[in-house]
Amino acid sequence: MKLNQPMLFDNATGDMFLDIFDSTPVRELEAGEVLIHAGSSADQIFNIVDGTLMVSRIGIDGRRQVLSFLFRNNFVGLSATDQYFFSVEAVTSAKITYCNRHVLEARLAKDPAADRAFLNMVFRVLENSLDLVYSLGQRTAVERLAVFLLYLRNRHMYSAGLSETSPKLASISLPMTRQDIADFLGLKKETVSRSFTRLERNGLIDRKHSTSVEVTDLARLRQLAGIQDFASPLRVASRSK
Amino acid sequence: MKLNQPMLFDNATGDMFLDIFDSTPVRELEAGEVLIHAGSSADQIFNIVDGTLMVSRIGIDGRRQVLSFLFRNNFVGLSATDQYFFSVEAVTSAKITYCNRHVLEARLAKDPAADRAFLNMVFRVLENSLDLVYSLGQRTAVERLAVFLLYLRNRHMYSAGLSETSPKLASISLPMTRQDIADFLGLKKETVSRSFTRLERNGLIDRKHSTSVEVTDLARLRQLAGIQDFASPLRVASRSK
DNA sequence: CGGAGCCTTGATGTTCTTCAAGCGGAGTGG
DNA sequence: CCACTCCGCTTGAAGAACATCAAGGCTCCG
Repeated sequence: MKLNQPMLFDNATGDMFLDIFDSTPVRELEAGEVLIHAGSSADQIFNIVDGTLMVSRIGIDGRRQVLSFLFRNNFVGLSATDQYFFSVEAVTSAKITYCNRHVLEARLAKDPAADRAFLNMVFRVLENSLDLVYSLGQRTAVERLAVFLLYLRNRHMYSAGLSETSPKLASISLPMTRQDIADFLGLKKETVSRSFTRLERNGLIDRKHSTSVEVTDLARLRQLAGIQDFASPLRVASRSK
Repeated sequence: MKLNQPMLFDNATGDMFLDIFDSTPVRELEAGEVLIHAGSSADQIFNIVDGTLMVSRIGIDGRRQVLSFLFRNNFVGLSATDQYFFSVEAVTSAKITYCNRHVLEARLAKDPAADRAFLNMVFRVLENSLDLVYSLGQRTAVERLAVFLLYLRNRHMYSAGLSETSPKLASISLPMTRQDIADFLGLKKETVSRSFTRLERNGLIDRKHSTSVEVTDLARLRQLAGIQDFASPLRVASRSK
């Protein structure tokens, strides 16, 4: 394992340990179907072939925090214990492959490169989590939504293998409901709705349906988010500040 | 690596890879001194011998999010890239040991048990981060403070090797400023102050100095936080809910 | 065509922030 | 040893941001 190499933002190697899913069975999920219940035993792991999933955590009093949205080729089943401490459900209908956890363990144990790629991925998840912490702790509602849109844009860029300037990136698909977005951003669905409206009124985005937005002013969206690019450490203030 | 063993909450093995710091030089930090600047190259790693440190991230516009507080025997220098994307500074005067990153790499490469312990730690950091996400996204100011106090209590319990019922745990030390707490909890320092006052007025805590609190009603503090114990998965709603 | 569910918008309420003033403890100098 | 000062903490009043409550609109689908 080589820690002082750029791993986090370097997706060149990809999550190569995912080849364990190369010839595993496929399962279909309907929209809304729950794949993992919090508290259930963590004996299976998954990989998304198609569709969008959502990781969340429900508090004792029923409050829900969405921790992450997952897309094509994302690994599902990260856990350090023998129980999952979060839930995973399908946002859209989805296709996933699955296998037993020990298959992954065996793969990682005998292949240092896969092991490194796995640690790489855990770090990436941690980084996303810290991004979310910053958003929830420091940003306003509109800023959070701006960051969220750029985050989806970036995810789409990678999963579709597009380049930064591709015209296809002008449109951002929103497969999840306003409530899901609200629970991700620590807001209420009405506030999310109003924030969309504000972004549109100010000319940063354009809405035709509620399930997608066109980015009409990427520069200002980035400025509002305080982010240059998700795939770059530039989103953090540099030391020379 | 054995993933389906309870690793996250099982501290029995400890962070055994930390033995790389067994005979490394010690450096002293004054309160307020910055150990790691965001953006600096990640070539050194550290272990805290004594004192409290603070990990934070500063946005372009100067907003600061404290990501974590670190105590005795906590590893410092987690990074997946060759640059740190966060800052670390001393809250109190502190003693740390340090060594070159490749020492850790060598240790992990040749010792699977150390490698597993390291991954274990990364998972624990991730878990803490997700806890913070839930707090920032879903909890009110007083609730966040309640969780924070229990978090400090738990940290103190482990670092001092105390048992849950030890009378020494009645007192919680607060080495950081109200501003630091505020930046951790996504609040303003005045709100933190008012939340302390509310907890005291309601009989959950007792303040003598501003640098520590006595817990006078642990049960209600836990109830308010919605948490039984930090060292237990019980803080998550179970599936049978 | 009609219903259900989600989304948007408006009016009002609550929580947290902002601005401002005073308090209190630790360290300093008379 | 006591006043003085500094800095962080607390408290109050006013304001902003977000939440809540409520109504109406849109879209999908039967």
